[in-house]
Amino acid sequence: MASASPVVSESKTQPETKSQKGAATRDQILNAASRLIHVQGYQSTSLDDVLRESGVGKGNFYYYFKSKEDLGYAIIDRIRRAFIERGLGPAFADADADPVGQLHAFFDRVLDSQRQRNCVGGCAMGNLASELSDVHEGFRQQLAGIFDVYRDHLADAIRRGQRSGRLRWDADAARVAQFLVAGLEGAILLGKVTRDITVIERCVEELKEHLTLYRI
Amino acid sequence: MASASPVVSESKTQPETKSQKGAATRDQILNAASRLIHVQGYQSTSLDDVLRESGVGKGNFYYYFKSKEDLGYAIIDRIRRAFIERGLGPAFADADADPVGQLHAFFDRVLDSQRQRNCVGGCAMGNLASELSDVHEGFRQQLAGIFDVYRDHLADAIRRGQRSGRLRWDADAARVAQFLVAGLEGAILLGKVTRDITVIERCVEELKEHLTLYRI
DNA sequence: TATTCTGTACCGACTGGTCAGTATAGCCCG
DNA sequence: CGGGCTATACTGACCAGTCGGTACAGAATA
Repeated sequence: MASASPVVSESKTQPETKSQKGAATRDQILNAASRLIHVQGYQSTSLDDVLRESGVGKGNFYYYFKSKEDLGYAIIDRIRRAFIERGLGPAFADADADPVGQLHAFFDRVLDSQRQRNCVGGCAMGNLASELSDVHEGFRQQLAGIFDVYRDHLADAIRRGQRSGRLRWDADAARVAQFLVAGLEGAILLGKVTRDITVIERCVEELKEHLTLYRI
Repeated sequence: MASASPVVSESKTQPETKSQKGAATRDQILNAASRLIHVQGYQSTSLDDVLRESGVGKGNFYYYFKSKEDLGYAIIDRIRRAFIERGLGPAFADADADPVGQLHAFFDRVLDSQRQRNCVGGCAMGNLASELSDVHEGFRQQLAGIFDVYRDHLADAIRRGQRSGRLRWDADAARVAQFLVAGLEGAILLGKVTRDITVIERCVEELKEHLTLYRI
């Protein structure tokens, strides 16, 4: 929060735990913090909130994390891993599948995840990007890195579509991919503020429509 | 905050001031608060920050606003007015102009405003929507109202385009408009986190490309 | 014209509570 | 018995909001 924040990232993750018990406690903290931060934001989630929710003592917390900032980095790292391993990875794993079909399926999964939460919380990455980009340079860089990966996965799918003759060569894959990410983030944001899943549904339909621009 | 927050809005704006001097002081507070909240967010901007920045004493602040929450409503109201009167209004004022041209010009103005701030701050409405939608029902409703107006202005332009034979009748004006808003909000968010104006530029290009789907 | 009254505008010290972070201890288990 | 782990009391800074009081205008009084 408002700390000077070095340009160089310093997300050293503490003792990294030695025992299983320790790892479990660390995970409890991370779970509680992730849940709280997702709906309240990073700055408004106090350590005491996290401690209460996780049932961990304060001294114990500082055994695993050297500061709240350190916890912040750990959570961003966790979001990154989860998004890549459970979101982007599976969605675009099959290099032989139809990339447009993969994109559609990915959009639908994003939509579904928002439907399950009744639009509450929105996008964890988007929320943090909005809250922290201008007040913490280190966090900003980490988050920007995730969005780069996000766009690159989509761009790769589009390029595969081009190589397999399903998408036009004159489409700028990186540009289109960037736009798809923006459209999804914006859609989730609008869903969150209106609390209306149909808003996201319509945006996803329109996003699919957009892809027809480049379909052969 | 995190206050219970009534479902019914209650943005009664205090004594509404009696003298010009009083109005000026109120404006100073609003100006300082708007600036700070735009980059720090609502929750992280303390009253003391606002007081320091505006040079107004604490007792004086509470003469014009009954709480920080009341200030929040006043600022959202101000954003709404400014956006309609200086953003949407002028951009779509001429009912005889080409709606697609108006939309392009509007996108360019959004892009330009972000360029001027070097992508710092992002979209004031989007930021507040992201930060507050899940923690303050009253704020959420006010913000959702602004986004409704936003979409409606764009949808009206699209419908004019349909009536004047420039856009296809099978386009769902409200849906396309909603998507355009989402695309812009997402683009601004990505620009903010990457601090790269070209990200927004590319999204705007792609948004214009999207409109060709419905062009006749 | 001098005096008092009234309401707007303003001030900064203070309160109770919360914040991140620290100090210091003791437990449990190999 | 030593190191991994946990607990609690504490510190000082900061938070929103309150309070008693002041400065000063114009109108009323006399």
